[in-house]
Amino acid sequence: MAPWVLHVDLDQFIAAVEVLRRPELRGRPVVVGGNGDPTLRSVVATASYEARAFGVRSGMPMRLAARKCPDAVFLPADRPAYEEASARVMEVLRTVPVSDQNGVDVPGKVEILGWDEAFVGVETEDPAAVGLRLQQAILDRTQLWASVGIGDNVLRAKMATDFGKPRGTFTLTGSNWFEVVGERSTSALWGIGPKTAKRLAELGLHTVRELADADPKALAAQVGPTMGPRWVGLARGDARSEVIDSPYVARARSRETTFQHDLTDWADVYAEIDKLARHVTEDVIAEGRPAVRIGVKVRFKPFVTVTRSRALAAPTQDPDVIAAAATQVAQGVDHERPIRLLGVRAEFAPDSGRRLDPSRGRAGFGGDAV
DNA sequence: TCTGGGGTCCTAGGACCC
DNA sequence: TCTGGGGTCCTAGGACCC
Repeated sequence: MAPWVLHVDLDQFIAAVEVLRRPELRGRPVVVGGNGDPTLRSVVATASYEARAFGVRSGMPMRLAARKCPDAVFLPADRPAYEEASARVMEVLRTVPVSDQNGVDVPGKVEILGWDEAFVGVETEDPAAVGLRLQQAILDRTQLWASVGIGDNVLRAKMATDFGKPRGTFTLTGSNWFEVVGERSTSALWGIGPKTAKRLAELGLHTVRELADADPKALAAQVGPTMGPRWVGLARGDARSEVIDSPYVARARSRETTFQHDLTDWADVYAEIDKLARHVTEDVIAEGRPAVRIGVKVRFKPFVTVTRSRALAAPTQDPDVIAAAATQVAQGVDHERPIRLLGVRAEFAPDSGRRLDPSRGRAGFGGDAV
């Protein structure tokens, strides 16, 4: 039996969950984000395919989405509903037998990447059949459609999914890698965003194939010893092929708020910092590990962001200590400019993680790719 | 049309130490 | 007298992802 990685990714997940509980929305442009009021400061979490046809995209300001598609149905983000739907999907992935071990079908290893996606590691001679089986099982048990990317490692599986969307599957391996992605921009690679793609283009590396053919040592000299070889490896499609199903261990927990109206009075700022710090402390306590460092994030008026942080004298879960630390850290930033966002972050000691609740997600809710 | 919230990892400079 | 070289920790910022 050969090892395969399947990347399962739900189609327009958040919009699909909303349509499931409001069938009258089916076929209509649906935009989910913020508290559902497109006149407020917020961004789009997900747009249904019908809304995307109008140019609405994840991450776009809701105000702009409302201009592009005034007839869309705007809904507030409902995290608990998405977490619940996500948990049901992950349960399907963890229980459906797919992997042939000595003639016996067992479930695959599951590595959760976010609400709407996971890797499934399987041993099989027919990964395409397994992909279809998982897709069907998810549909039967949750009424949600998924697309499945099939690869010989996590990178290829993840990138394959985009070619399968919506409601399809696609296989990407060492044999068709360059044929499929070789002429695409380096920004098509998982882990290379617009900034890095621009930087690479300035070095004459525009396509995946050009980056793959680059000398890792030469690139290391230009962009650093870690990133140079890593990017070349990405372009060659190199990645781990094991699926890691060990429980997720958070490095940090944070809370932040964007205000509808900028804060100028520092009495308000300190009150908000205190509130956020106590909220973060609840998350720290839920994590079962003490915080060792407290950070504060401040976004000033024209979207200029600064962060300040401080190691604690001793690890703690005490809300008063964490709130006091956050307040002290906040004292160190400019008190003159209007503030549109405040955040408080608690960091855990590295390697302090032990058995944790595996249901705790890795990502927040956010834009889905396609 | 101004741009959410929750994460991760890497880089780089200065402090500090030997 | 005005000088070294390496290692590690702390902190701030950048880039990316969902």
